[in-house]
Amino acid sequence: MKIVFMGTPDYAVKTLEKLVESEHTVAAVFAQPDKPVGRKQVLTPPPVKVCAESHNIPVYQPNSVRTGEALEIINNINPDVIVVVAYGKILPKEILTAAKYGCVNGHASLLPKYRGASPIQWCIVCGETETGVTTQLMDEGMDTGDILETFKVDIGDNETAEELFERLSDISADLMLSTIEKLEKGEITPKKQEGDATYAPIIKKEMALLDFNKPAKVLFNAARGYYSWPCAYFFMDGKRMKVIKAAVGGKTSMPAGTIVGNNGVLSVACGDGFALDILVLQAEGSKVMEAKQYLCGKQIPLGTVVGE
RNA sequence: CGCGGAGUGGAGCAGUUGGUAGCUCGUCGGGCUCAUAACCCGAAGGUCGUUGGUUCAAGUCCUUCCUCCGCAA
Repeated sequence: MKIVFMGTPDYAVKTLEKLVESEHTVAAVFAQPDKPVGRKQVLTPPPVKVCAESHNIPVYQPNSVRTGEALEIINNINPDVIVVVAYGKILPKEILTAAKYGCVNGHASLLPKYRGASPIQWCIVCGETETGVTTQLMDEGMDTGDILETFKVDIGDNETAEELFERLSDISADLMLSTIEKLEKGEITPKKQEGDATYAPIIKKEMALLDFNKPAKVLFNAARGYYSWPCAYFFMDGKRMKVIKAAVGGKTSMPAGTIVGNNGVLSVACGDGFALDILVLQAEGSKVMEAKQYLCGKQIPLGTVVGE
């Protein structure tokens, strides 16, 4: 199979590498344009580009895929299939139909649940106990294409989005290889998506602001789901405090937002009468540290109210 | 030069208008206790990131450089 690959972040690199190592040919790679990154705002190439270049595969980074230029490039290559993993752009119909087998997308959820940009974070934030990856034959909608293959996985009780990313990117790579090979052999019949669709919109930093009026379990899931970006956080003394690792603690009768524990862990009362035990945190301008260390340097009296 | 915070005994921090360094935890020794991660007493441990300077005297002021981090992306 001659493949055109479209993807941008780390998550997609595993799939690209798998395809490159396979008997198939990755003829070209599309990735988002380089973006300024870090404190110095250094223009940095996306991981997929770096990977592609290391394999001497031509890389294209159009600002838009709707100008016809992208289509022309693809038509010149005349691929058998276009593989899309976390590319970050909506593809026009002309591209969706430009390859013999169409565009196959690897999506990190069990469609039709969690369609959209951030399925991994959302399924943890929402407290799901299982998720998976899906390969779909893309159509013009947002993750509404017919399903080719799925692979289900359990989510660990304490698993973070970062860890799940890592796991699913491997699984997704294997599934994608399997899917395109079965497609080629005609062993797959695309199936319409069944069940109620839910959406996983792109994560904004403000979403990760903790509201202690919510149940401790919800905040615990937020801490896992928003790690390692943007990280669940709240404000204390006007300073942003990131919650790196937390757990659901014991019962309390104090009002939500009250510090109810400062011995070894920082416990905050939540809306459902349970506390959120903050185990690892990062104060503004400071390093990540265990709550115990933080509490050595900064004594926080019980009864303090946080999260204004 | 995008904005800002920080580099002080093993860890996390404090240190006021410059005058030989404190706190919490940990470590070590001892004590109390049926016992303990609890409590009490005591001890060890710091060229205060680096360079140069001002001063009778600098962690504390000015200067060079290095490193770390938050925001922003």
